[in-house]
Amino acid sequence: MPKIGMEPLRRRALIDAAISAIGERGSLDVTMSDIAGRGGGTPALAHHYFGAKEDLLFSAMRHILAELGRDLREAVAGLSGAARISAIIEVNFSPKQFRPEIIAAWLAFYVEAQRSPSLRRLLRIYARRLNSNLLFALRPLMPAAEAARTAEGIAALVDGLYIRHALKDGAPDAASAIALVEDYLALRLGGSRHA
Amino acid sequence: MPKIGMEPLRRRALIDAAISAIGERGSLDVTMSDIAGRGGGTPALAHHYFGAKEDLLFSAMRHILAELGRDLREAVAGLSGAARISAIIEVNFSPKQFRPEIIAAWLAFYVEAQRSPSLRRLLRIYARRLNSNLLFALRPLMPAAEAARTAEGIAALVDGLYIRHALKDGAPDAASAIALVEDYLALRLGGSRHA
Amino acid sequence: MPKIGMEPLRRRALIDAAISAIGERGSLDVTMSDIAGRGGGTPALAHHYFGAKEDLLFSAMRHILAELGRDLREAVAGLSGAARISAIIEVNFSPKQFRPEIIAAWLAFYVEAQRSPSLRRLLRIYARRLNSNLLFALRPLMPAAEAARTAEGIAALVDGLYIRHALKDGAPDAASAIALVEDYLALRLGGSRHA
Amino acid sequence: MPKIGMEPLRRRALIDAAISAIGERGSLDVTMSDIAGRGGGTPALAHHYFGAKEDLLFSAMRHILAELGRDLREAVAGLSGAARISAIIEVNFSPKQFRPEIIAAWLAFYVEAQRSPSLRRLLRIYARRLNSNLLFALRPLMPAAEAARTAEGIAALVDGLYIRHALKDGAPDAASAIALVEDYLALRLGGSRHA
DNA sequence: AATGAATGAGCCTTCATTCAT
DNA sequence: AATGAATGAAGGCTCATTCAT
Repeated sequence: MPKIGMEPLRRRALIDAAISAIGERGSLDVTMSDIAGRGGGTPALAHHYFGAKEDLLFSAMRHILAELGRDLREAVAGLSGAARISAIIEVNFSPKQFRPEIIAAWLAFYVEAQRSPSLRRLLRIYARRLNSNLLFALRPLMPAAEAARTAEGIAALVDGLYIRHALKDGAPDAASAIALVEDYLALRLGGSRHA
Repeated sequence: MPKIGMEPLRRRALIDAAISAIGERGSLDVTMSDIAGRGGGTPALAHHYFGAKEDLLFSAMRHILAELGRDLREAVAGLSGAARISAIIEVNFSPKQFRPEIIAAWLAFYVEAQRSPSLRRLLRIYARRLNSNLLFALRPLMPAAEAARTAEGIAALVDGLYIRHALKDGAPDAASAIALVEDYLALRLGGSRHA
Repeated sequence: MPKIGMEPLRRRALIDAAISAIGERGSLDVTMSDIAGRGGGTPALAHHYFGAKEDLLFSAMRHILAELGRDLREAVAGLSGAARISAIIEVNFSPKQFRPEIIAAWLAFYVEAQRSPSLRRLLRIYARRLNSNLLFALRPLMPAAEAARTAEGIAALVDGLYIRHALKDGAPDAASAIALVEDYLALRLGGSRHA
Repeated sequence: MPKIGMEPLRRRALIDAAISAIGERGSLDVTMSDIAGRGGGTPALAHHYFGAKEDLLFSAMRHILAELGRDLREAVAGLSGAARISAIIEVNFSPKQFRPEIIAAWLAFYVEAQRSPSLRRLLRIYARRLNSNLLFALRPLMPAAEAARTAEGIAALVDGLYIRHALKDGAPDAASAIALVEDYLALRLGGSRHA
């Protein structure tokens, strides 16, 4: 019995289903049937709402990024300097983000982005925003050139720790991941003082 | 015109073709037809030599790792301490390894490894070997605990820089990648003195 | 033009098509394409309804057995003793069952049953039921041991006549087949009196 | 190192391999590769000696029939009347013939004969010869019409018992099979006396 | 005599997508 | 709004067969 206002609910359910399917399978080659099944619908319904598989996957990635963006905004609100950077780091490894499911989906989208211009654009926008965020907090603490390098280092470390945890069994170890990045930050801050 | 002793040549050609196809497509979902075509054969021939697609892809990954392993061994021969570590870093970003094709294949295999136990095993063996290598060189320079952490940081940075370059257009920038990791190493070495 | 409620119709059409194809070819190695074509569909449709070729073939055999079972039940209703046995014999050689198409399919399934546990189970269930039926009617007419032997003899004769008719051209000769088995029965009945 | 006079040995080895493969698989759809492997050769070699798969299979069936024919001739030599018939029956269920392997191959060839005219011809020739043999022995014992019917009954029983044993697990029970056919014969003989 | 090399043809199966209901 | 029905297209894989050596 079709109800009014079902559209956003359906879309959301399908997106969640897609992320769950991708996370579980560890790659984007999940079937529309599988996704639709998890979302309590049929493949035809998924097409009805998203047009094509590619669009659904794109929406799923956008959803993941949006969630992360929201978490980041909330976490850094009112903070500046080193505290702000620490907050950014912590969000990336928060229980909500640093889950096997999200890690796997993230990685899968990264791979797919090499082929899909729209996905690549999406990921780049996020990367740029993260970079801005880091730079904004780092600039008062060190010279511009070093700030840029530090931002790049932090981002690379975060990505590297994500990919490395994708291969490990069991729950990812957020604490040591955070410690590693914080250490890097501390060295940079300490090092710049002595430079 | 069938000739004798073709097996090693064919196998090599097919492996190269697979890497090339994967690198170009940015993912493992290439067809046997495509691979075989690039390798100058037919899909049936590829099956003849490798049994199944999975085996061919596995062999391709093993080949990439073997090449990297050989390069590493040659690079570190006779070196120790910081020089040894620098050599390891440089090899990872050498023109032969840090190519779009190899970067993309690497990433694709990383993703697939989440599903394929045999691939995961392969990648883990390599990761462990790299870790041993780094630890061996770091141990004389710092306390054991910090050496472990440093090795993990270097490895994460390398992986992170690989994945980040997968999203960039054009030729990857090896120089700045190396600089970033070397910086990290230098900080760790300097920092340990002051700790 | 897809209509609703097609499933039972399609399934039936495909099963009939399978039996027809198998009967014509004289073996189970018919293609899904052939079956689907006869059934007015595509191979994909056949998979949609049956999952896999094996399942379709299994369903076809089950259908043949179900039809035979129904015919048998109707034929023996209310009969007992020799009349019941005669009815059983006649059903096996009735125009509906003793057709080249069905004979060939039967034989093909018999062969396949050596490899397929599920098919073997199916055929065994039928064989056991036929045996029970025969025994039930024979027991009042002769000692238990001889009843068992007679049942086995009748079953073997029926199977033997089926297989022998598979090799003959033209329409199978039901009348003489029935006469042969009835003769055997008469001898057993008469013979037991003199034993 | 190719030797002179290898041809008959190779052919025989390949035929044995074919029978073994067919018997084990329970059907004719064995691969040339499998057969050749068992026979200690390559598929190309099998083609070299037999031309095509069909020819090899045909030769295998002919070999089985020839062996059976030889056994029969030896068994009936010097015998006549009921003893001759008993001998024929016993040969059919002798340890050499009534083996799972041979039973399965026999059945598989029976099925294939529906499609292959040459195989059908082969089997028919054998059937006719068996019939002649039985008739020759039966004629002195009963009227022509009944002799014909008895011969057909015996043949049907034998075939039926073969096919029924194909479905059973474990070693076939020759003793009870022989008893069943002998019983039938005895009934016919006894019955004709009282007719 | 014997085989490694190679392939064309074919089959089962999957899946995104469309369409009528 | 939602779905059962249906399919075209494509892919992995097998295998009998051929050919040069």
